[in-house]
Amino acid sequence: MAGRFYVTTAIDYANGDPHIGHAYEKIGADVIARYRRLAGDDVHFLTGMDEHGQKVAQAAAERGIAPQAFVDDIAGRFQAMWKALDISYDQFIRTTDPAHKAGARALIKRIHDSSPDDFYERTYEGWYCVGCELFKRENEIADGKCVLHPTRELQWTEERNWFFRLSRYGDFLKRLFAERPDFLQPEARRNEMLGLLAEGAEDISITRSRLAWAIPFPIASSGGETQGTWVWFDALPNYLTATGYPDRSWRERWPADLHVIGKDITRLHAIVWPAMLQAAELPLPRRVWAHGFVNFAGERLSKSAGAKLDVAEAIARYGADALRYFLLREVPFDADGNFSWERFDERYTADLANALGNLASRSIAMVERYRGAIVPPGPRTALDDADAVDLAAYHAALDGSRGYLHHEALQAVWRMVARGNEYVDHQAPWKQARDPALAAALDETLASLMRQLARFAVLLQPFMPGKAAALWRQLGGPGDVAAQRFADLMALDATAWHVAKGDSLFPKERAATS
RNA sequence: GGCAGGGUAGCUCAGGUGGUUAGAGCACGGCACUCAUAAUGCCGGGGUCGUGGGUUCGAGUCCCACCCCUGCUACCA
Repeated sequence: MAGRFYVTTAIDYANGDPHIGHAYEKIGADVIARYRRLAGDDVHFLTGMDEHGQKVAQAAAERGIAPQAFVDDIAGRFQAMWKALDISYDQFIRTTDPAHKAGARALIKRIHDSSPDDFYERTYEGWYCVGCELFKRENEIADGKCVLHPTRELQWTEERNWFFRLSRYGDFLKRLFAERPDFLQPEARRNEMLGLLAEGAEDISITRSRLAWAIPFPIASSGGETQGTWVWFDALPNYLTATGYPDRSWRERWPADLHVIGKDITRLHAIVWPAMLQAAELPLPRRVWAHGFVNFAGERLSKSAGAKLDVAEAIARYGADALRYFLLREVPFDADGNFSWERFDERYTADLANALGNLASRSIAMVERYRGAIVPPGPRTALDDADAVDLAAYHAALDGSRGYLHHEALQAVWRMVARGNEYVDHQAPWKQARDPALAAALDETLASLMRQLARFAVLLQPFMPGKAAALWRQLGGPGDVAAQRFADLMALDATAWHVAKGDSLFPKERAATS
């Protein structure tokens, strides 16, 4: 079980501020990273920024600043957001890092050396919009004009670019998908890619002649021009260059165990990226997980559509942990889901404050009141036995065997929480406390409850690291909850812990700030 | 257009190979309890299972048609 675990997120495109969709992915990946750490793995968690390309250059120009200054600012905003959300990344890569630029160029050269036939020059022609600085497709043209710039004339333009012979890798990719069914999950995304491959892979152009804000393509054109590298051919290698590539240390980390991405970029990660690595004769990542999207008010939160949902506002409502919980509970990690403030309030009140928060509150209060704040000893009970079943479901949802189903893991934990509340009512420790003859029974009840709460702290640590630590502290657990290991979970014993009921874990009053 | 997935209580969803009164959570109503953040527990109301046909002793579950939604359909990222 224990071993190295290298997990990555998509690197975010630096043409705007972080929104809830970016946050959702980082939180989901963070849960996986934290889960693996609790499983005992040596985790390396990579995230970062994709900073080249036309749109970045344009956005910078609109603000009248240099592209580098622009992306520096954006990268700072993203990092601040990840800090606010408690994202435990180990490394933050930026495609404008000199090391990345060198690494990406080295990879391209390696592809050229290993598979010289995979790069070739070809002339591309089409209608070019100077306003967009892009070739336009038919559906982007109305009345002979670009729909975005109807005052400008489209120009019939020819451009000679480098192409990557993706077509050569169709059979390789089909074999990859056949031999490694779990290479790409969930199933729906895999089926889409299989359908795509069945239609046949076409070569892709990987350089742009007008692209100045880019990594210079390391192979000069026949005309002597050095073109800019297509952003994806620059961005995808970040997972590899982050390991130090081409320095030989890269072998210590590569291949990645898991790429967590959004479903919209599945093709790039499940087809283009493996083909690039194969062309370079490098190992492929072990798995790609394509999560769904968070919809808001019935609308998709795309990067272009102006999202009205402010992440900072969502964090301020109940704190970062509550937002982390809500997103992962409400939006299945293998499909789309919705965000609504009403639902957020309902979930916070019902799940966090009433069910979990109150269970901790009432249980700890009784240990204080009846046993002087010292957890009494007690044998394993039916509560422990029943929880073991849900614990198995929790792991089955997160260990990768079925993919990464965060929502199912949380459902399993909340089945335990409900059981805890039922147990309290059934045992009625306040009655046991009134009868001295039931002292042993009361000990058993309280000990059982404290063990369960201790387990919750560990199981929820990946999802709500701050609240898990707070709960652990109230229970008087030793050391840091993040230092606990799943393997020891059912043997966890809270006897003699000194509890201290502090502030409510999940107060009903909305925090003014986080 | 093609391919794929889906339309089940107010909301979010479960419902292998067809079989007694269609389930869960949240929301809503009643009761109980008092340890607790007026929290919790128990009970309950609520659905012609997208539409119309068909197969069958019997279909949410199989077949056909239709309507609607979502994704993919390759070089913005």
